[in-house]
Amino acid sequence: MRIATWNVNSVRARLDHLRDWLAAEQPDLVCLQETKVVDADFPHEPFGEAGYRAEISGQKSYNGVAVLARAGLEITDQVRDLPGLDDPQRRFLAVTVEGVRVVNVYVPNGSEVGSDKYAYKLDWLAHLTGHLRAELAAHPRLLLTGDFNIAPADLDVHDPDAWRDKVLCSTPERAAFHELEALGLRDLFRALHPDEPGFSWWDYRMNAFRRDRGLRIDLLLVTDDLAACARACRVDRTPRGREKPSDHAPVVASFDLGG
DNA sequence: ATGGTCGTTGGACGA
Repeated sequence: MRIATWNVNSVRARLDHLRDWLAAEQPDLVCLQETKVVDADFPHEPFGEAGYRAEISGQKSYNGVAVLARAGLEITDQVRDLPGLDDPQRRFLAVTVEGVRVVNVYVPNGSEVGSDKYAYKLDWLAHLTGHLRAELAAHPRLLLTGDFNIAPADLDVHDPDAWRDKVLCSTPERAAFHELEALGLRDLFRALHPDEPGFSWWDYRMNAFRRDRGLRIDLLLVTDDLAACARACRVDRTPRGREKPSDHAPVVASFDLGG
C-alpha cells in the first residue's frame, strides 16, 4: 500500500498536476491539504475519471482537506473535524483503510511567533495530541500525516540560523511536535533517512526552489506497528519543478501490510 | 531591502 501527502494549494488550480501525478504514481491513498473549496464545489468528476474517490472536508477560500482513495479501496469511519475543538476551520479528516487509521491534518501556519494565529496553532496542536492519545489506544496501526507547518529539527531547514526561533521552527512548536512523538509516533522519513534534509516546501519567492532553500514540514508519523511495515518514504520533487506548481511537493510512503 | 509570489478574490488576506 502506498500513501501520499500533498499540500496542493488549491485543488482546483492544481487539477492538471494532480491528474498527471496520480496517473504516474498510482498511489492507493493521497491526503490533500489546502483544497480551498467548499464541499459542494469539490471536483469529484476528474478524480473519478482518474480512478479515485474523494473524502472531503472543505471550506471557502482557505484550508480544506481531502483524502483520495483508489477505486475499490474500502474507506470507513470518516471523521471530518478534530474532536473536542469547536473550530470552523477545515483542517482534519480521519479515515480507516485496510486496517490503518489515517489522520490527515493541515496544521495552522501560525503566521508569526507571538501572534494570535500562533497561539491558535499551539492550542490546535494540543487538542490534536489529546485526541490522538485516545485514538492510539484503539488503533495499533495509525498514520498521522499532512502539512505540519513545523520543521522538527535544524536538519529540516536550509538555513537553520536564519530560521532560528521563527514560526515553523520555534522551540514551542518543536516541543508540540515532540509531544506527538512522545505518544509513540515516529517520523517515518527521518527514521529511514537520518541524514537527508528531505525538504518538502519551498517559498514561491526568491527562486527558493531553484536554490533548494526549503523546509521539511510535510510529514508522515507512524506507530511502531506500522513502522515495522514501512518499506520506503520519499519526497517527489517533480511536480514542484513544473509550471504553476504548488509550493509543496508530495511525500510518498510504501507499506507492506501483510496480513 | 521588514521586500518577494502565489490563490482566492474582485481589496486584501493568508501562507
